[in-house]
Amino acid sequence: MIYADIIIDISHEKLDRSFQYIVPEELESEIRVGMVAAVPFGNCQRKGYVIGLSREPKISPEKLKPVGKLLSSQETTEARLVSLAAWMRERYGSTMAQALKTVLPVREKIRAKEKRMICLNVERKEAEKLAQTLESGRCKARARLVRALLEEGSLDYTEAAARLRINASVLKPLAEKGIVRIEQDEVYRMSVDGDVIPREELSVLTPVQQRAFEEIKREWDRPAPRPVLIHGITGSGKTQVYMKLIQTVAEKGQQVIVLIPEIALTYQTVRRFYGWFGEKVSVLNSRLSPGERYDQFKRARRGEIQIMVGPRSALFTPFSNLGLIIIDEEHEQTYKSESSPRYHARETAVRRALMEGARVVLGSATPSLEAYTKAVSGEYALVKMTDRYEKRPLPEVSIVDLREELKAGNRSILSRKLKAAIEQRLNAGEQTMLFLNRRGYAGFVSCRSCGEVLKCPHCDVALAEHNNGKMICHYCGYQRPKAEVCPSCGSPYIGGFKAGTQQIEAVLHKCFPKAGILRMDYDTTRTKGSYEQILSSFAAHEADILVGTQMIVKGHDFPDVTLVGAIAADLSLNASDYQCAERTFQLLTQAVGRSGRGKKPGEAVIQTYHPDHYSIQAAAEQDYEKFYEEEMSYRTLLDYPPAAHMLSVLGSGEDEELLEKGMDFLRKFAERVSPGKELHIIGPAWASVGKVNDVYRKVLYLKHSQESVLLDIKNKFEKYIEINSGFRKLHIQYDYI
DNA sequence: AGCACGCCGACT
DNA sequence: GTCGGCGTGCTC
Repeated sequence: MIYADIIIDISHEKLDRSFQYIVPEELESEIRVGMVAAVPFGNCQRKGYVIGLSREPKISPEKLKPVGKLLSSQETTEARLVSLAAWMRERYGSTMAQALKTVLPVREKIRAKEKRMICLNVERKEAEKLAQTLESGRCKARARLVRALLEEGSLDYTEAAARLRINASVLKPLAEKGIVRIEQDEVYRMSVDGDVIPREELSVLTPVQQRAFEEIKREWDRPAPRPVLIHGITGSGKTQVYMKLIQTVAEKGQQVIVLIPEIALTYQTVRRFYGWFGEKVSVLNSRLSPGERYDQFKRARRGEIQIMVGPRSALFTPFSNLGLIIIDEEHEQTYKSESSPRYHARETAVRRALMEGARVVLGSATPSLEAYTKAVSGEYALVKMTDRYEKRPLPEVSIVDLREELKAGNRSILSRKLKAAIEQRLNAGEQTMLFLNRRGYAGFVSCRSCGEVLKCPHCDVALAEHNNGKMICHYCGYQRPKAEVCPSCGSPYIGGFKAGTQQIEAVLHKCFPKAGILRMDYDTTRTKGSYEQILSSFAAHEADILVGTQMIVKGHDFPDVTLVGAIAADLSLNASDYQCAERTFQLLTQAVGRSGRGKKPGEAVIQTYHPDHYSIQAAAEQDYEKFYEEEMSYRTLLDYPPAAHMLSVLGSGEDEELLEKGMDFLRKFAERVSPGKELHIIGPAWASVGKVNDVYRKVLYLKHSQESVLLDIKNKFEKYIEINSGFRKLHIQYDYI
């Protein structure tokens, strides 16, 4: 006898578990993981996803009901996406429902939520009378609902349920009596924008691009093509190669997914894609509502579009004949999901491609250590593009030691060298970009007498000081007025220290009063379109200097920019994780690469307190291999990924003591499960943000050279936690690196 | 999510 | 006692 584990819909968290069904004999040969089946549930028929098959019943077999009918075949797109979800569940340790929600176009969940409204179905006078009778009687819940409806006209179903503590047994009788009605809006969202963009021909590839293109084609002709990593230096024109590849695949009638970092999803990119591929392309961006995204996915499924461009989540576009997945700027952090399942788009893309017989092309000027290691080992094919477009030279980079500046009596944020260089650009009518890896005005505020740092009372993070005189927590949004005296010792000497983009802007205004200055950071790009507006204004040479956080570093060609300045390269170097050197190198290399992309040669100035650090040196020389060697030897020495595998276990809960106990338990459990198997355990320690919204967070890290050992431990953890009631009030999340 | 079940206060 | 509202817990 075969039993099937089935998830009923994915509509509600409460049904976030599987139910077992008997597979009737005639379906035994047909049923597969990923299929959709009709099953009896309670006293109605429901749709369910088959997520596992086994020969063992989990509960007494008399209670099990049989699977009704299979609604999909193995070949459907949906079934393949469900199998992908099953893989993600296993690989990233999430629940199956979470994985399914990530992978399947959200239909039931989001749409139902937005659609269902409760409205009054009777005259106001009548409702008023009714409310009074209900209030005087004992129908308190009904009275609450009618009162709220009188005040607000109509209510969102889920919101009302939560706020007024209303449930179906309150609503249903009222609906049957015709006092209220539930409206289902069949609103269809239009999302294709109006302006017509003229078609463009793909430009002819340069010899370097042509060679890369042919190398990739050669890999594709092999019996089992590997994922290809294009390592192309900044300005080598990787995009042209992607376009040619997309064209080749699209001509065969196959579909293409192009992932780009969210930050690069600007109007410019969108325009270019529409220009080249016209109606066949759809671009997702973060501003689209879930409903709009769903509509785009539906168009993709119906075959109305052939190329999907978008951020991480575009990876799950339900194409039926997927031929190619491209991941641009493969090293970007945004490809790693922050919520469960914490999947990495690169890995998941490789998996999806394997399942569907598609190809994968990754590209970056500064590949992630993970990807490059795989390329070196031969798991990926490596294609190099070592010349800039039209053989333009790389910018000339100088490193300025800020300690020396201070010694020379210069206390300004701008070094003498950088200031002189900006002056020179202004006189020559060329543009400058200055970047700072920090947002907001002045970072944290601390007391200069006792060292106390002002923190959020809920989140255990430093509050950021903003220009409007308020202090804000960037995690939970807590606000308080600016402190005049130190809350700990009462000293009036309290204030922010580090410079932010606003402060740099102020200094620039002072130094160069005639210069046009634009600022771009988290605060100036909140409103819709402001991001594009700033960039296009700068591109049109309406300003001489652009100041910003790392978001100015990405995806834009400004041919008039001949100077890039990194104000404080150390900001990212001083972060407290093992990847900070990699991030610093990537940021600096990308920033430096923005300079001199036009006809005029470029220059870059890096200001730092660590002029000898290899990540800064290598970035200045634009030498990836040098950085890779150094960084890998460091990771190997300390057993950090990708030299070793790491499983992080994040535990959270409102009860601090319970959390500490639980996490200690897990550590001991891990020691017991795999004794002496060269397993390194770090922690449990407080997470970098130890408390968010009054929920405590602790982490445990497990390191091992073999991934399978960690997977095994994770599975054992899951089982242990399921049985052990002490974990009921704790939330455990896993992450592989 | 939907539905049965059972508790609890009010009313013939 | 009984009736109906309303929260709770279960569904393979």
